[in-house]
Amino acid sequence: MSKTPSSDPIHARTRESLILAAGAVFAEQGFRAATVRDICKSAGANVAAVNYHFRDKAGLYRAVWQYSHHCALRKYPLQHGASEDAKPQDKLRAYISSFLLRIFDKGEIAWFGKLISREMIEPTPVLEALVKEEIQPQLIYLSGIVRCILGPKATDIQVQRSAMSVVSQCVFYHHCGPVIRHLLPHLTFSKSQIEELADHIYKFSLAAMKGLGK
Amino acid sequence: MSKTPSSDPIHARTRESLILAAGAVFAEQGFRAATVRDICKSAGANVAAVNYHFRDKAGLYRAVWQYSHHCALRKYPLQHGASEDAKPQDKLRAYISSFLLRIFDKGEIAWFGKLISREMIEPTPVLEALVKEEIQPQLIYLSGIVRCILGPKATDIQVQRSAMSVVSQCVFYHHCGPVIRHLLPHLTFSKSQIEELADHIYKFSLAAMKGLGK
Amino acid sequence: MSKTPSSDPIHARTRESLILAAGAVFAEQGFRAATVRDICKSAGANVAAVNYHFRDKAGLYRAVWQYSHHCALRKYPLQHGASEDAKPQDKLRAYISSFLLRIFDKGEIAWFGKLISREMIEPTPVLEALVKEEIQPQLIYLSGIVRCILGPKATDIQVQRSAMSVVSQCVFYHHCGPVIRHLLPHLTFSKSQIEELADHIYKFSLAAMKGLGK
Amino acid sequence: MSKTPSSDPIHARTRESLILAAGAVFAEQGFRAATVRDICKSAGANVAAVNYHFRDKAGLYRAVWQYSHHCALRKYPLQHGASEDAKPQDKLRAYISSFLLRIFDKGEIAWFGKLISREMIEPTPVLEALVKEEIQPQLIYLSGIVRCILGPKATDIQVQRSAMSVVSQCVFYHHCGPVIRHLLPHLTFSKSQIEELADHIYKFSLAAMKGLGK
DNA sequence: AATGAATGAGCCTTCATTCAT
DNA sequence: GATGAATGAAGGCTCATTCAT
Repeated sequence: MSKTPSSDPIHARTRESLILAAGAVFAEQGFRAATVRDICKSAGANVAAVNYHFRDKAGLYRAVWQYSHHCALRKYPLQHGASEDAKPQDKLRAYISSFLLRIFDKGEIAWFGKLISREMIEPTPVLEALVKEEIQPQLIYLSGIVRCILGPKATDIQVQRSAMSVVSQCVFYHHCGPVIRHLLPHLTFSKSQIEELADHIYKFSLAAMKGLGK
Repeated sequence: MSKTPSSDPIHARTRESLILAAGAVFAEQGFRAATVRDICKSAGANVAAVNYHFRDKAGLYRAVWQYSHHCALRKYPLQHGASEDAKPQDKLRAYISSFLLRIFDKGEIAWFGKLISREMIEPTPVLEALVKEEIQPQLIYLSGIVRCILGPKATDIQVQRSAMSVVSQCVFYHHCGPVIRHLLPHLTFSKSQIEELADHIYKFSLAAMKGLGK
Repeated sequence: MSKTPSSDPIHARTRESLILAAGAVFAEQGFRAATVRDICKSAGANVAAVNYHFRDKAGLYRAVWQYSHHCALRKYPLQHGASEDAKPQDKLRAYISSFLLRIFDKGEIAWFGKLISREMIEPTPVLEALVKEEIQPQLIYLSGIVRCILGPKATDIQVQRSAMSVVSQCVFYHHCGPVIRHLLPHLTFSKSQIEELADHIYKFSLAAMKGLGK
Repeated sequence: MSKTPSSDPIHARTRESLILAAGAVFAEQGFRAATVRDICKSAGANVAAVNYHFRDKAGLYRAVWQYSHHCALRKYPLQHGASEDAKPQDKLRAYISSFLLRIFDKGEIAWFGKLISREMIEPTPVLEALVKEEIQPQLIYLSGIVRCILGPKATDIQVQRSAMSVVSQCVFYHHCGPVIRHLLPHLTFSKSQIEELADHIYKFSLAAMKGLGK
């Protein structure tokens, strides 16, 4: 339909490689420190390509975010592999494990974790959408599990805070990476180490909630 | 006795106001994004004053760190107001409370929390010193408490991970501030709210450790 | 065939005018004292143009060197117009004459002489390349001539020192320009004066070498 | 006579150490590249000392020049150790030797050589005086010797040019230092090497002049 | 659709000099 | 007489963006 049918895929290719390159650079250096030139060079594209395809640097960042979010959702769906009718304990275990695996995933999905970390410090408009579409539902899902474990006598606020306690332990090792690397240099976050960590968080949180429920 | 001291403060005034202005700017914008010009303007000083007093933008940053660290330590000493021979539970309670209060302190000490948060994302050479001089000792102190609670049968790694679980809960609300503000807009981190939070973390962690100890 | 070449010069125009302007400024003020802003202004270019085309002030300097070197070589080739099988005396005469003409050339090639003079006082990394690619070969060429004149009994070191004696006389008037202008104000280094000078250096050196050879 | 008799020598001490420090720095880095701060630091004086004692940086330079000139004159008087009634050849030999020794002298007098070299490239008002008071008389003295050697038939201009040829050979190795160091790395300008050099220049020039005289 | 040259604002730093003490 | 703090002008360089092609 277009005059140069070969140009569309080419167009898409530049666009995509720009996103891929930018994902790596933004995750590594942050929005501000990343330079358009670096990204374009690493993508094999022209200096003006970013402005051409995404209007400006911020536009590229948004595109990276969407792409990254999309990838992460596809690889780690909400249910975390636990069946609907599994026991709450098992669901909790699966939730924690899945959370850690996702957050410490290597490759393109790792960007997502790093980008989120950065959003915590310097929020951009992108964060609000993330909270509504991703974090909020996750928290509701987790709260359901926590309520089952805490029992019917627990107040809503107890449920909420306990859920936060669980999440906080999961987030911690990723978010405080630089300090952790100094304090516990042996932690490499290999798959087995992540599993051990998940086990600790699970047992710690389960014991806590059982104790609170009494 | 009266003439000499009058000249000293005058000399120090530029230096000090530079630190104060820089603390605010660095905390708000980060090391990179902050500009020397902004800081100087806000301090009412000449552009070259930073170079004169601190050699570098980085030197000014270091000075802000030291100052901020000094303030925080003075207001919230390591023992957190618990007596040496208090019960481990009470020490834990004091530790958590003090941690939260410090991290959510308003004013100049708030910089400290923000600066640390930024160091997690864009570490500077300052971080290493912070870990050694501040975080490491704190962790050892906390680990002592945790060991008492977990009992003699607990392994070192269990102690370590449990201590991390405690710290992670304290850090979480501050570190994930932007998300928390979206999820729980009612949380304003007033003194009473912080106390309630501390109470939850204390009870949750204590129950967890008692459960693990069995 | 007509459209393409028109765009190339346009692209090269800024680059070239930058080199031309820089040549004049560097020759007059030296690398350090010359300012990028001055050069750009004189070239009618933007301040950032230097960075874009040459990466650096130093890069621009290198480019000026190359250009200047290129011009000088083209106008005054190594053989200095003497045929391969000319008599050594005639080769020596041609060498001296050509040396002086080049060093006292007006216009863009004059930069070359001035830049070299400056390199003697404040050497930059450029000097090393110059020695290897230009001065060394010239000296070898001259040494060949000198050896023929001194005869087979002369030692290598005698050849070397005599070659230096020849070169030193050529260099002197240019290198000590400011003093010469004070001492001998009548010397304007017109073409005929240069030729007279060349004649003296030739005769002086030839007589010296013939005397040494005995 | 002054209230604080002890202040005068102290005053002089600062002034003098400033000159000594500046001599080294100016010789090493040149007038422009040398910084007042560096000089003051190396002299153990206050930053404002230069402006206080010498009005400005240029004033300090003038003072260094005078001092340096004074030292050089005292150590190497015009006659160069040759007796009035020595043979012209011997006078020439002494002149060359003395010239080289002075120019390659280590220590404070080395400044003088370096400063002169720099004046050749970037003349300051100081040069004119030097030419009149120092160089001109030296040249006249040398010309007298040269005339004796060349004989009565030589024209004034021949004498002048031959004198220049002698001087140029002496000056060359010092002035083109950086190139020489690349080309003849074995030349360290030790006393014996300087003597050998002097010998060559003497023999080369003498042979030349004897040849010209015929 | 895509490019490479060009731009202008702005950043950190340096430096000789001045000023209050 | 002498100092240390402070200044303002300027310099090299970077960067996101625009523009002509």
